[in-house]
Amino acid sequence: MSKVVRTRYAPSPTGYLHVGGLRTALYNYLFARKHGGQLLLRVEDTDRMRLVEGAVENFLDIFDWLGIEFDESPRVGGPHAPYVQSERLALYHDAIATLKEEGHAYPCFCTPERLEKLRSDQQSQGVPPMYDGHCRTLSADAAQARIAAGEPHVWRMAIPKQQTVEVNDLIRGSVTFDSSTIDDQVLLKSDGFPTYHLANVVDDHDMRISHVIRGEEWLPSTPKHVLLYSFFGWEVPQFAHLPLLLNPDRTKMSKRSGDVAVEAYREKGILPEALINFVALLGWHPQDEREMFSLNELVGEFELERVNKAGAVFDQQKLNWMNTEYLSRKSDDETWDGVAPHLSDELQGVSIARVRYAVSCLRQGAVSYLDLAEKVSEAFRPSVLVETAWEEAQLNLIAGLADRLSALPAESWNEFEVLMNEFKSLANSVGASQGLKGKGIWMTLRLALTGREHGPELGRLVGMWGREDTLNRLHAAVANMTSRDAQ
RNA sequence: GGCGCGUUCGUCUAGGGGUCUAGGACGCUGGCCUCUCACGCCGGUAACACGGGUUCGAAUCCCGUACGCGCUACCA
Repeated sequence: MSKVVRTRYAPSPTGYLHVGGLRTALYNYLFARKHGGQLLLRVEDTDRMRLVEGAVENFLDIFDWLGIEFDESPRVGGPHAPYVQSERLALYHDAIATLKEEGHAYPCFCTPERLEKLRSDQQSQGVPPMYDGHCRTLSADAAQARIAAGEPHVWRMAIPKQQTVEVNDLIRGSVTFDSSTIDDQVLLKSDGFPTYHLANVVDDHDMRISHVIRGEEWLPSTPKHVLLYSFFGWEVPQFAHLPLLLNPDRTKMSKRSGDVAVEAYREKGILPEALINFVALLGWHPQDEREMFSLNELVGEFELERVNKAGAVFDQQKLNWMNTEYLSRKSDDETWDGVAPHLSDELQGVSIARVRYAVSCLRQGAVSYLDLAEKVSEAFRPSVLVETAWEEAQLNLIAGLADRLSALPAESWNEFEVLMNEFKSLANSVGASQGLKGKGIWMTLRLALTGREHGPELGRLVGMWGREDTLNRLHAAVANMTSRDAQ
C-alpha cells in the first residue's frame, strides 16, 4: 500500500511570483496530480522584515490565471489550516520545548554584535564561519535564570558531532554530509518566530507532506532538516531538489538580466499555457520528442525520474516562439478577445468590422496579443511621404487605379475578400495597360499607399482601410507626385 | 576559505556500454514560395569539459583535474 502523495509549494510573501517559483509549484502540482494526491500552498511569512503587503493575494491570483489549483491554501482552507506560518506559532514553540527536553536545542544569548565579530574574525582567519557553540555549554540552570530574567535569546539546534547525515534525493541519489560542517542553526528567533528550518519541518510533518520538491538552493540545508526529523522521531519525507533556473550568464536567475516575475510575462502578452509549457520543459523532458503540452497532458507525462540535474538557462526567444505557436492555435474569436484590450486609441475612427478583419489578416506569425495589436495599428497608420522619381507609367497606374476604384459600387467596399480580388484584378489590368507587371505594379502601389517597402498584402490592406481611406491615400500620392513634378 | 551539486550543439534537451559518422526543438543560416516583410515548406550550421582507467568496445561505468553554480544570516 502506497501512501497518499501530498506536495506543497511554500513561498515567502516577499514580492511577486518568480518564474523559478512557478516551475517549482508546477512540478509539485504535476507530481501530486499524476499520483492522485494533493497539492497545498503554505505561506512562509516568518521573516517579518521582508513581508510585502498583498503578496499572498497576488500569488493566488497568478496561480488562478495559470490554471494551477491548490487543494489546500490560505484562500480555500483545508484540514491542516491555518496555512500561514505566522498563525502557527504555538506549534513551533511546542516543537522547541520537545527539542529542549531531549537536549537537541539550547538557548543562545549571544548578541548580534558578538556573532558579527565572530564571523568576521573567522573569515579573516580563513576558517569556515560557524557559530562557536558559546552558549551550548551553558548549564541548564544558568540558561533558565537568564531566560527568566527576560534576556533576549534565540534557540539553536544542537548538531551532533562526528556524524554522517545522509539525504536521499529522488533526483540526485544519496548525498552525504559530515555533521561537523553543519552549523548550530538558529531554530527560533529572538522575536519568537521560527526560522525556515524549524517551521518547514514542523509544518511538513503536520501537514502530512510526502514529497518535498523544491529548488536546489535548499540541498545544503537539507541535512539539518533530516536531523530535525530524527530528533522528533518523525518519518522523513522524500526529497527532490530541482535544478536552478539560470540567467544567460548561468548565474541563478535574477532580476538583473531580464524579467523574473510571472506578472511581467503576463503583461508582455505571454499566454499562461505557453508559459507553463515552456517552464515545464526547463529541467524536465518527456519520453518522446513532443514538446507542446497542455497542463493536463503534462500531468499525464510528468515523472520526477526525468528531471535533469543541471541548471537551465531561461531562453526568452524560445518562450516567444512557443507563445507564437499557442497564439496561432486560437480561433479568430478568441484572438479578437485577446487583442481587443490592447488596441491603440489610434484606431478610434475605424469600424469594428474593419479592425476585426485586420486582426484576422495580421495574426499569422504574431508573437503575442500586444505584438498583434501593434501590427494592426501599424497597418492603419498614414502613409509616409517617399522621395521617389516616379516614371510616367507609375503615375498613370496610380491615378488610373484611383479612378477605377472610385467607380466601384459602395457596397463592394464592405465585402473585404471580394474587394481584395477586385482590387488585384483592377491593379493588374491598369498596370498592364501601362506596360507594367508584377513587382512593377505592386511595389509602385505599396509605396504610393503606405510609403513603406514592407507590409501586409496590399489587397487586404485595402479591405482594412475601406473606400475613403484608400482613395485618400491614392489621391494624396497623385497630388504629391504632380506637385513635385511641377517644381 | 569550507561544504554540496553540476558539466552533450549558442540555448532547452534525447541518450542510461555496441543501433551515435550523437537525435529533436529554439536561434542562426541557405533555398523555395511570393507584390514586399512575415508565415509556410525544404536544407544547412553547431556539442559528448579535460586526463586517466575498466572493457573486445564508453557520450554512457570508475577515479582524478579543471571550470561553473549553489549554500555558508536571528532570509527564505
